[in-house]
Amino acid sequence: MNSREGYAMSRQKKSSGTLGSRDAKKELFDGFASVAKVMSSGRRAEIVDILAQGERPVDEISHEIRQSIANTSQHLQLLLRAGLLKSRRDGTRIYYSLSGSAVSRLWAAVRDVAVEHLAELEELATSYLGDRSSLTTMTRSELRERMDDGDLMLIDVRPEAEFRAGHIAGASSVTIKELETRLDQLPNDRLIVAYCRGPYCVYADNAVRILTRQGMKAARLEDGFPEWKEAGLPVEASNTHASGV
Amino acid sequence: MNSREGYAMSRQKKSSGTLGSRDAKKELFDGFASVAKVMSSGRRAEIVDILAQGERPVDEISHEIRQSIANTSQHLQLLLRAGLLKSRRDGTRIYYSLSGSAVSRLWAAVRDVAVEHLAELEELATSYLGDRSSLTTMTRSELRERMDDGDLMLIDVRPEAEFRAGHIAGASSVTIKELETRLDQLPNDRLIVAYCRGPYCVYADNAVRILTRQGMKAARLEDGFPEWKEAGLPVEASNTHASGV
DNA sequence: ACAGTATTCAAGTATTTACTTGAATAAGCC
DNA sequence: GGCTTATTCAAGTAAATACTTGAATACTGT
Repeated sequence: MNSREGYAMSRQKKSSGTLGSRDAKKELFDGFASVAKVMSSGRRAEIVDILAQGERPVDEISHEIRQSIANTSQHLQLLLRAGLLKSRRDGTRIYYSLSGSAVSRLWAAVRDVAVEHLAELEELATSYLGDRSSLTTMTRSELRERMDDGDLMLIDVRPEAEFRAGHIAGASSVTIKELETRLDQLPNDRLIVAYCRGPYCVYADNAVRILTRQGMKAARLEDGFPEWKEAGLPVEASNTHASGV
Repeated sequence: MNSREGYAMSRQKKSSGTLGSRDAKKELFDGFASVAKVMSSGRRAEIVDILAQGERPVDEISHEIRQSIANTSQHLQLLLRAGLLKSRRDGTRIYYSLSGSAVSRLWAAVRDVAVEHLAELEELATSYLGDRSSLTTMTRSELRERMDDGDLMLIDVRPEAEFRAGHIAGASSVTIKELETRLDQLPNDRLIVAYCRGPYCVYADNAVRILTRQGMKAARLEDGFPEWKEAGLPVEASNTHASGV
């Protein structure tokens, strides 16, 4: 199932030219470009963003990106054949995951360029996330320091499956869906920091808005779980803290 | 000339949906993916690789990638409109350059994923670069140490225009075209380290082969100039050392 | 203003791509 | 073996893309 047969090679003529030849150079760069090519679809970008949180089965991925199972499967096959994903079967279900941390770094690099150099990215982000200018944010280094002090509460607002797959060490799972029903379990006297899948995930923004509206002290971590992990900061898995502990 | 009008926005319907809506999320991720999309062509990947060495005019870029001026210009416009390049006019000539270091990092991330996860990348690389297994290589940290000791000679085998635009501090320019005519100017008793545009540039491999065939001690720097610079290591510009100095 | 050089734009062509729909395949359960 | 569930494959459709060719535009020099 985890087929890794030559993606680019199967799509191009096999005459690869001689040492240093123009044709050989074209094919090498076409090979490099094939990685960017599979990332050139917004749907596949969503898939990589989701799998950066941990492995998921096809039906859950399909539901997250609001596409048919068949269409989702075709996107997954493209990512798999290009080498960005790996898969395993568990009974009738196929679970997909990223091939390695280089894929997370690629996805972060794509977003960085878009954020820094794509004029309309800010407008697109505001349309999806709302006006973020009034929301307090926190960097991962600030969070690291404050957590050592033990004077704040860190909440993971992603779906529980993603929390179980891996989360920031010391975080409690309070999914965005249940946040409003668990407000009485959250502290009023300490800062609450919410984090999500990445810098552009609406759950953390909404969590901060809800908490702030309730008069609580809240901030959004600028990074998601993958960025925190990539920075080598402490993570854990398969654990749900009772809130307030 | 440096037009930055909305690339993705001009290509999509303007209704951006409400806060957190599915449509708004699709458009945000389509925006991210548009960055990967312009990198999905092997020709544009070559252009970014060349411009990572410094700005170049259209006709030189066209010659490097062996495409017509018109086709090259269309690719440059796509990169420009997506925000990855900037341009300036000097008389009748237009010079293009990368918008910022985030673009170099994106290009490096694309190559990293290809190298680690694309099964046929090694074969494509071997077709273009030849069998590299017998060539000595050196990491940038090893080079940094050895250069402090002053016991080796570092040569830049890229075209001189790229050398002038920027090069590793202390390097001498010995382009691959003139290497064989300048062998008598190179030391026999010290290691010669050659570097190029990046990890997959054939000039450095060929330089090491030529030098080794002549009985000289030679190695290829694993990185190119952009990776060295990105690592914050010392660089200089607009300077040609006489070899042996 | 005209000619030359450099570059971009527009339209055509062949190829590729994203999604849909229906068929085919794989695994588990009885 | 038959049925159910999950997933992938194949073909069609509409849209997008890479390159070519020729026209248009921008700048310089006289």
